[in-house]
Amino acid sequence: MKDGDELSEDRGPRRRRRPEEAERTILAAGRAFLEEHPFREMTVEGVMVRTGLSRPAFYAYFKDRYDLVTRLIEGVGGLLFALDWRWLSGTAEGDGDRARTVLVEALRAGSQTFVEYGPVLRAISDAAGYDARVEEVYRGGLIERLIAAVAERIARDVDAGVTPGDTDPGQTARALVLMTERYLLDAFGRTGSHPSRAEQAAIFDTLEGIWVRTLYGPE
Amino acid sequence: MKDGDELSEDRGPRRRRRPEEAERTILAAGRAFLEEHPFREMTVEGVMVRTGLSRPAFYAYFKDRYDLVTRLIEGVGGLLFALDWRWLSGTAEGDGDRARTVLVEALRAGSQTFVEYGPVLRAISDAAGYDARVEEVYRGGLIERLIAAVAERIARDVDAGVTPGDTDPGQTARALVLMTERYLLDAFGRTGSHPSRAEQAAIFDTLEGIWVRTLYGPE
DNA sequence: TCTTGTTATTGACACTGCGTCAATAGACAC
DNA sequence: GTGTCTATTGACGCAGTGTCAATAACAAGA
Repeated sequence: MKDGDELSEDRGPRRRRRPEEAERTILAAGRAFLEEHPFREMTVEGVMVRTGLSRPAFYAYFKDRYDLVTRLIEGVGGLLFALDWRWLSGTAEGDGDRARTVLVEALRAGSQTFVEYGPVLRAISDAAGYDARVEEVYRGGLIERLIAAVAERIARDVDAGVTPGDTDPGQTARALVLMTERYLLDAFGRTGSHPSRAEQAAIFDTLEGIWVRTLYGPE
Repeated sequence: MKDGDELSEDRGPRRRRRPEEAERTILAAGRAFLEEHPFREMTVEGVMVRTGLSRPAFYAYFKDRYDLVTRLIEGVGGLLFALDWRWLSGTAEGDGDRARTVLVEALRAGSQTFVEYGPVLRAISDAAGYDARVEEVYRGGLIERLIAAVAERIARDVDAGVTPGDTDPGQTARALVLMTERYLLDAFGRTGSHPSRAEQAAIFDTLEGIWVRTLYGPE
């Protein structure tokens, strides 16, 4: 670990902030930290040197580093599932082409969130392996709810006849959602590099290809 | 954490073993531990109480707990990629039906490994989030090599005309392999429960459906 | 300007788990 | 027996955590 790496601000005399400001400062420091380092390197000290506050101050605002990461997600949470709600809630009614188009838009919107918040999303995914509470919130909460919603939609598409009848909606939704999460995390969750525009396009196209061919067949 | 949980054997006087036996004992204890607890709860002490040896003895055989998990995988490693090598190395030559059949067999064989070694595989996957060395061995080694092999095969299928021409072999291989890993880990990596036979069948069918529809179209 | 109360902030502490090493004591060879 | 080799361990220092009583910044009132 470098030295001048941390902009420790050489904090002068004690400064007193409004709780709300302190909390925002810590959240920002946490986010900044995760843009540069993977979650496994995150320590309370490592975050707090960026704030000009002492380590114990952290515990006045957050229970522990998992709590910090969880709250970071809240700022992204809604967006994550800003994958176009139209596809999830809509009905195909025999119109496969329309379903296809809307699905593609939904996937693009969802993917965009990963492009912007990749490292933070990666961090919560990693943190889920560290802490049972984070796992519950992330996997048990966000992911499971998304799977359930997608499963509903697939079930309707099967009933409408636009998706093959031998499709198991629940399992297929699970596989597709987990694929999407893992694949986008792999592509955009690295702390260092970002994929080029061309690579991004290839990634989106691949994802869309798999969803569409699985649910609506070729063409 | 319970009390009588650990069968601590109340180890009597010091006992001296052959190094090889001690190592096997520790590996077995590690495996047993992971059948009952997730990786995040694994401590060196927690493993060693099951062996009748002291905690420091661990370090005579393993560098740290990540080293233990890595070596546990070696015992599974080959099997993991016992997904039928015929599909990976073969060529379709316009015979889509044959490719389909062999792929399905390959997936079943690979999935079977997850059924048997689920918790251990889950552990190394989690450990990859904890430790850069494990990440390198698992993601950078096993997974990337598998992706590369699958990509080769897909490229050949595209050339042979059995897979749609707009398929990006590298990205598609990545998405499919990551999906398979994540989905099977989700299904068989839990420490507590195992899916029923019927659920297993649904999981396999779903996986196969996605691979086949993506690469070879419907029917 | 000088109190005074509130409370954000922190130094210091105890704790867990890690990784190391010199010292201890089985087991085998002779 | 006796000696040698080395598997084993008690004890240590370290990193990072989470807590708490003591401190001091700021706001408000006289």
